[in-house]
Amino acid sequence: MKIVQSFELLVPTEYSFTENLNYLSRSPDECLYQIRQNRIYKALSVQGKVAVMEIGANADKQSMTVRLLGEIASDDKQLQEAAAAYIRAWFDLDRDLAPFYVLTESDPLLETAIQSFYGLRMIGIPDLFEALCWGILGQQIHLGYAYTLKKRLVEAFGQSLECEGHRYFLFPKPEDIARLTVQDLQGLRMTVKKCEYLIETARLIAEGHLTKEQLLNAGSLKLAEKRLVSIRGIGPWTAHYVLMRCLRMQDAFPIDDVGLHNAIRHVRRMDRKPTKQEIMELSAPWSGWRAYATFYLWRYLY
DNA sequence: GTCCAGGGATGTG
DNA sequence: CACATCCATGGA
Repeated sequence: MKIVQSFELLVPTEYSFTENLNYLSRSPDECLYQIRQNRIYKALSVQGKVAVMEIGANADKQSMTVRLLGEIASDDKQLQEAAAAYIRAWFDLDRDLAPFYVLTESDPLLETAIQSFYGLRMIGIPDLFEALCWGILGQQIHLGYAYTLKKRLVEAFGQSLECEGHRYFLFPKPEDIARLTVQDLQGLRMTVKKCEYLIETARLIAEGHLTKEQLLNAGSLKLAEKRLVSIRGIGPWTAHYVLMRCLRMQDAFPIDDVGLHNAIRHVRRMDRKPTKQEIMELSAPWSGWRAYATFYLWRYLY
């Protein structure tokens, strides 16, 4: 296997490769990337071309080294640019976290988190279809089972490639899921409703009726949320989850999330879950950064 | 087997 | 808009 291309990617000041790696290591059942010897491996598809990205830290801590592996041309600038763009989006490299740290340095809920997890970026899900599916799959079940369902979906319907003795999977394309019937998905062992939601969402995206641009241009977080909630299978929780992790709306806030409730309970050493009113009061100072605040609090859960 | 959990849908006020 | 009820399944 030849290394086709290698390049450096600058990272922001508030950035810790290790913290991000720790987050990415949270599930042994993750199927869309692999971690070996402090390097991250993930397949990327660009207009029919497929390569594997290898991402590693540099000693200077100011950059990462990206290598592209696979059967591709050695001068493929398009692939290199796509890989750089994907990684920038995935690790949220273009965001200045300094204002978030200033805002929360004496916040009762966050002051410890921002020290413990300093340099953690909100790891994104740049692909809209993947983000929506992950949200739908993760509804009403434990994270562990959500990973199992995702793995079954990806291994059954996603493209894969072999590279240096490892198999890498790509998330299924909406067009491929749109063609399926509920029966085709029942082998994954999830509810009939979830099967319907995935297929309907795939259809919307495959037919061009739902795009990232549409949501980003909706005019406001509230309007983007309305658009998403109008889709069957997407309620407030899933809508905010997707706006947070895919559209990167900084004030998206899945206030009903049980993980968020447990994290708050843990940090405040409460003997019960906080009420919605309490959460609204506690989160008011995070205005403009609620998504990051949520992501940092979730970090307490694993 | 029993019961609860977690989020969405639906219906009612 | 808030609220109540039902759903279908996994997990204890």
